[in-house]
Amino acid sequence: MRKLEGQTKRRLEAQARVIKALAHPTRLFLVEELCKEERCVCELAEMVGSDMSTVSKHLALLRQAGIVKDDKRGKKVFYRLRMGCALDFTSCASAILEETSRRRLEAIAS
Amino acid sequence: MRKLEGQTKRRLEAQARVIKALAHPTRLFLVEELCKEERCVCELAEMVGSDMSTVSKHLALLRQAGIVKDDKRGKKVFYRLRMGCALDFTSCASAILEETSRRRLEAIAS
DNA sequence: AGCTCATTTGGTGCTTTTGCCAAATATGCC
DNA sequence: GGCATATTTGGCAAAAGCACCAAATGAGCT
Repeated sequence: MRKLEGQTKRRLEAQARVIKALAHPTRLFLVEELCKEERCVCELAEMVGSDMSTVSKHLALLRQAGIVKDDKRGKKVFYRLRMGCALDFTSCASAILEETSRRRLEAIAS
Repeated sequence: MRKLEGQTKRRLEAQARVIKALAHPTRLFLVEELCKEERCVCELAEMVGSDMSTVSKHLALLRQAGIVKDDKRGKKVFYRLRMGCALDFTSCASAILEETSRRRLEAIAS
């Protein structure tokens, strides 16, 4: 019987850290936007509608998780997606949500 | 310029709830195990090595997110994965982790 | 009913996360 | 240098997450 310990535990902790980095609506929004094109922090802050320091911290978190990279040019810092597969998370989450709502409708109908 | 509000915001909040449900090493372990075969709570609690109440709460969280389903039979409650695609999360997380460690090695080498 | 096993629920303390503010840092321009 | 803009960092309070314990619920058995 497999147990949650040793190497398995360490691997899952590392994976959970990456997944946790995406487990926030603002950070999902940032990932979706940065997938299209690079953006500087002040642009992103305006889109998100939060304090720039807040958005900066979200971006730092995504960077530490290896999901985005930053590029300082002049006064500005531009962020972009490092790995496109980060969007797979959202598509899988969508699939689960759709399946859930489908089941809800069936439950009501029956 | 797209903003984080209205329908977009609600969609991302829903997605983040699903992703957050997977953002914990214990819950990733449960998903991996339940992908192979159904298990009852006491088996899973032994594998995880935590209090059964703790594991039960993790499972309830996964159920609320639509990731697992439960099936009461006799005294026991068996859980199983509802959607196999939940494993896509872990493979994507792995890809990001591998890419990150690859970059670290390159940085050391240069 | 009384007993036992399996599970869930409620409560508590502790840690982490989050968002804002203010202060610090960095860059370009005059 | 002095100033304005862009970003990060540190601090703080509110909120959420987590793990354990104890109590409650439920199902089968005698």
